Amino acid sequence: MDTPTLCLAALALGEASGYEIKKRFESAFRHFQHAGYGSIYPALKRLGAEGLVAFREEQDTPHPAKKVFSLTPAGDSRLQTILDNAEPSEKYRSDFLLLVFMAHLMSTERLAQILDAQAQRLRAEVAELESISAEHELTAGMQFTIDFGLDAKRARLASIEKRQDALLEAHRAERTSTDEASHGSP
Amino acid sequence: MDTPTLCLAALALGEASGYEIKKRFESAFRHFQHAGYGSIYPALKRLGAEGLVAFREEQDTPHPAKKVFSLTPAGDSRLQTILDNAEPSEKYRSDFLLLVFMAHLMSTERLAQILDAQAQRLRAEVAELESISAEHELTAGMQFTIDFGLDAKRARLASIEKRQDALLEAHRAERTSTDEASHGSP
DNA sequence: GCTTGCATGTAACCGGTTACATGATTGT
DNA sequence: ACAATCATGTAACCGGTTACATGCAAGC
Repeated sequence: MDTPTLCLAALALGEASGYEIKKRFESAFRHFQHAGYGSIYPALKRLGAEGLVAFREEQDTPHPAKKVFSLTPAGDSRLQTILDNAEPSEKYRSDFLLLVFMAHLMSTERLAQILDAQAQRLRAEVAELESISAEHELTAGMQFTIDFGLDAKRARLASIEKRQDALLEAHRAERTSTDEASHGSP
Repeated sequence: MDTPTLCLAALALGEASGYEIKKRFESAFRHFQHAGYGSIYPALKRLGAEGLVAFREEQDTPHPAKKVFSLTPAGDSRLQTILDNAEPSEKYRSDFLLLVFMAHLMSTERLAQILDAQAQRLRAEVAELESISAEHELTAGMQFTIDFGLDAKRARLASIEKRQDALLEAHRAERTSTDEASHGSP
């Protein structure tokens, strides 16, 4: 999904400023979507030009004029159309797996380091998601996204924990057998 | 990882043409990295200019002159440097979860359809990965990437299967309770 | 005869990231 | 004083995707 659509989705949860939209991404959406100011503000501008969002300026705040955006009826029905027709795709890219794929080109220590780093990252992400889960009152759909995310992350963590010893051992074996013929690592 | 790096990695498995590099992505890397011709050929050109790859032209093929690329020593050590210093990051984006997050704005039927589509996609991906796993002889690292991918995909599939009935029921309940006060879906 | 696969490449486009520019307020 | 948070926005840059352009060979 592009940033304009993400903004429509964020605003469907209630009116918000560009800044607050980003905050909203960072709490609720965090583990499956994100956007920076550099794409949010232009998106909001474009959505305004298309009449899909409107804003009111809040002056009682001491800060530079805060623009509080909300969906117009047109924006509402646009979001509805998107929700009704969008295909539920997923995109995954992993430098972690690329590195492991190339494990035969590294030392066993480096491989172990990569596995450890990845496991640690997953542990942190699990902890983070758990805290979100506890914080808010959520719809069934929202709760599902968190539970699903937790299931996925825990499974990947478990996969590493389960397989790492065998991998490291096999890796060491592969390395020593090829090192008999060729040179060691630089 | 950018496409040039991906090409270096692909060529570390043995010399190949641009076309074959893409094929290589599609078999071995498929579930965690990808690149199109529109980025592979320019990448190869740039790598050649930097002296990281070299090519020989194959004339015995009947097709337009096939360029078979291979890593130069410089390319080899560049890849080594990348492998030694790269951080094992992962990127995940899901329109599927965004849709489920917004489930309160759809009918229960639509939500069920989304869940079903996602489950089916995961089943197909699992089957595909399983066939790769059986096909080739792989290093321990390569086998890990497949096993890890399978663990992850199976876990996500199981998560959906486990939670979908409860989700659908809760969703229906939320909908009917709010529909008492507001209008139904269009 | 037609589609699929092999094979290379360019150019326009699009969208997101990064860096920059500004500035008040609140808490330490 | 100083850092962090609130708050908005632009412009350059970068890299990947899409569409296009070309052409032979093999199988159906």
